Amino acid sequence: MTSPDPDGLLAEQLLRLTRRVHRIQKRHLERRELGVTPAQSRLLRTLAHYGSPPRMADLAERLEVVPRAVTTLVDGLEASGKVRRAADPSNRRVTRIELTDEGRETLRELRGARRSAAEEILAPLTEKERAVLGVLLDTLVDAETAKPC
Amino acid sequence: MTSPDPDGLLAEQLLRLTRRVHRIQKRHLERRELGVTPAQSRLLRTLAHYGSPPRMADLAERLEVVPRAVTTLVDGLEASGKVRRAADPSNRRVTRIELTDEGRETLRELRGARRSAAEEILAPLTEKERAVLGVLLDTLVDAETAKPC
DNA sequence: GTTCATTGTGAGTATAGGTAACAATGAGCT
DNA sequence: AGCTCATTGTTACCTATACTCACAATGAAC
Repeated sequence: MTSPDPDGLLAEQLLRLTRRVHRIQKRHLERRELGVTPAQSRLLRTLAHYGSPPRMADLAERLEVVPRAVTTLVDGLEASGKVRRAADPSNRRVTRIELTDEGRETLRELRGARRSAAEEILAPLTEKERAVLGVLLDTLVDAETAKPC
Repeated sequence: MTSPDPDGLLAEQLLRLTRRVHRIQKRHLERRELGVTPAQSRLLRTLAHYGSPPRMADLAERLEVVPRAVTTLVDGLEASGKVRRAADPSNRRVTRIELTDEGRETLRELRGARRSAAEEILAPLTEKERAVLGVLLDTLVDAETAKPC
């Protein structure tokens, strides 16, 4: 009883907020003229987390999209020289995705854009509130990642 | 210092979570075969909040999209008989959007879909945590709505 | 009545994602 | 060896959402 979310209101807020996140992120990316879309930016960041170049399938899993979506993203990034497709000698089916020097440079600049975008979005929250929000979002993201369903 | 979000991580989580919200919402909508996309669902819900039929421009503002986007949504909803475009006698430029009986019925069924989608998304959180999350999201959404920038 | 603002929409574009079919490859089994 | 089956990425489409720009119709102001 007295549920705080009787009608999916929370989900609504989440969606609404994210539309804004998208817009703001896009604007900050455009302002810096990095030639990178938000999704490409996400892929680049993900790429940086790997020790050795991941496969397309690895990226798809990490990004939680179908492999086909990764192909498009990598196409764009490769066209602008930010990543490189490399053949895997041990398994000729897989292609490994490597960051180029330019990609690494873009990544550095991206950090600033992400930082200012995040700052704009989270401005109304105090440090403490941000921490709480971070924990809550973590819980949601992790739990659903773990869930096999 | 010791900022909890030094690199826009929070924004990243937000985006990631919302991708999931989108997917889940879409799945729940499809499961019920209501013939309504998520964005259309949002418009229907928004429509229900008005006392008298709003103008396209009103909806655009409320939904935080450009008027042109509303046209497409209303086109779809009108085609499936859920809303109706009505002329405004006092100003022939404006078209008012009314819910049809079928739209109202869909809205009722939608409530169930939203509820179950929200439940699935928020499952890992306790009641209390959901309340906290609700407050935080409220703060973010409201603050940015108020901001003229 | 000429000019200007409002309102909705046609036309076109971009982004992000999805499915289905497929070719190339590897792995397992007989 | 060969035959079957799973993996991997991609080609070819399709959808949803939202954007800009241009425009026609209308109303408002001077």
